[in-house]
Amino acid sequence: MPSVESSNNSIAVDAPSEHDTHRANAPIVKLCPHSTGVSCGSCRLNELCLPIALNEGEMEQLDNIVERNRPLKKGDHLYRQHDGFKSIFAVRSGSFKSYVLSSSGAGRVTGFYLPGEIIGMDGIADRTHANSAIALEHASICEIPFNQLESLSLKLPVLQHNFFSIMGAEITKDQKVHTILSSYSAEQRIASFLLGISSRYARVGLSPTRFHLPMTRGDIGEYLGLTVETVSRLLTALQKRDLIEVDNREIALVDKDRLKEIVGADDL
Amino acid sequence: MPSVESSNNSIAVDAPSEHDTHRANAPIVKLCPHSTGVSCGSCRLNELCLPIALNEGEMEQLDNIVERNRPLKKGDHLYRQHDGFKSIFAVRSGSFKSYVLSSSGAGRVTGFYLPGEIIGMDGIADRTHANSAIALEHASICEIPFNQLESLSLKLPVLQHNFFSIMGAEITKDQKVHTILSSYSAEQRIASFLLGISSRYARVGLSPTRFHLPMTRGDIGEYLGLTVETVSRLLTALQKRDLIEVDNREIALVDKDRLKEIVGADDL
DNA sequence: ACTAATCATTGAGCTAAATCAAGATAATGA
DNA sequence: TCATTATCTTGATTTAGCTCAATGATTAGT
Repeated sequence: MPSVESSNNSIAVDAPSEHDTHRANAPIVKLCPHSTGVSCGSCRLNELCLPIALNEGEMEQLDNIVERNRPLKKGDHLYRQHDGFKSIFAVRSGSFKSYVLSSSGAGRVTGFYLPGEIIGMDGIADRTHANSAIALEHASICEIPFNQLESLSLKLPVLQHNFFSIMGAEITKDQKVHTILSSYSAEQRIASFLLGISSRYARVGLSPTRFHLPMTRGDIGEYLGLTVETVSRLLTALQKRDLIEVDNREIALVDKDRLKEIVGADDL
Repeated sequence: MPSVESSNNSIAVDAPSEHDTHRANAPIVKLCPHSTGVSCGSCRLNELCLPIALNEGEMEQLDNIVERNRPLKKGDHLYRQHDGFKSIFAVRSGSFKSYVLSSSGAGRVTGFYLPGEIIGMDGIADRTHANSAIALEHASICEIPFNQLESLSLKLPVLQHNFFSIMGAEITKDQKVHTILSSYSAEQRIASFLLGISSRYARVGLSPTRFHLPMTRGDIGEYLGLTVETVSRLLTALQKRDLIEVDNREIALVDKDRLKEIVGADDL
């Protein structure tokens, strides 16, 4: 397999952990060096995550409520639809998809979550998760018990502000997806999707032009409201036009400008 | 004739209104809440809005930051895309749509907002509104300056909790829309839309079976990713099957159960 | 009240993407 | 390792919803 540089999977791998707060049910897997750290203060994602702009003392208080080291294997569920809501989660490494099971059997993917992103906010409103969330690859997360986050947010204005912003960003993102689904052609959806993944990887310091897709074509199709076949055909077509290179799940964005033209400028 | 608005129209007259458009950053004539007879405490929507479960003293503090009496005429903008974000708004009467202008000219409706609902959260994340919001009919709103809401939320745990819940509900709702747009047929979308409007009216004490649609067929189409023609055809078709009655924008849901069957059970 | 403009309906045909079908490739596990 | 399953690709065909077009109904402005 041609290695598309150090993509997603390699970043952020788990914590070295002197004082491991391993929980009883926490899986095995030994943690690699350098990492996202055992504390928010030493996590390389902290400028993209809940702790933005917290001072040292504040970050320590946040650290105290964060539960780390709950690595998940591919296919493990982080939570399931209808589960009681207790926590939100920050993706530390790996990736997740959220999905709902339609009554007609087929699952529908509602989101993908990459390192530095927050998953689980679908349970805040009615204290029950509206989606299931499943690891697309080996992954680790920080669990943030919501009640404690609320309490701490009362004491730390910056934390409250950050969390409002994170939720606001989720709302804005969902509305953008709404626009994509309600008005873009299949080709525009795919181009937009690739550019979106690209900038989300860029955000955590990974290459915006060469990356690994952790999800299947089927997942992408469900997310974008297309069939697997259409996704596959369009990736092939974009490659033939030299806009991208595709090697199974390794993607290279060869001509980002023309991809942006396809989606029509004002996309993410 | 059942109509969306009604209710709080008793409250005060207009701001000076030399200009038709009340922009978010336009000067506001703030009247003392008690002189208008309207305060959160006396608002019939207060159990559905920000003040849920606030005690008297807390509600008074909220009242002090809420700016009321900004009636808008049909077609007035509440804010425009790219406007600086200052406030969120609670719809008191009337209704709004939010939309974005695509580079390709056509506007895309991203949401409808009915009495008791909060509009403007699309600006929280990056302090700039991602959408425009326009009144679909004569409407009045409560403006809640966001910075003050944040400050007050630090002091009133229940208020903070409520606002987290409201944002969470928006996220959950957007994800449901995602599912609708990515996997429902045109007929399912229309049925689901009608049921959604129905329960939103029911929430504020209006009839869930007979109501007025404040938006055009075109708006509905943009929102649902369908053309005007398809929306029109499907409403006619549902009427022919005796599931609904349509008289221009007056809708009666005749057979809610079969509408639910169409969308496949687990819808709103 | 009258005119213009917007909104809604209906029909006929077209097309983008779905469906159906068949293989090829890659991942997983005994 | 090989066998099994999951994923991906490509082709042929169908179809749901779009586009184009024309007309009627409402609403808004003077």
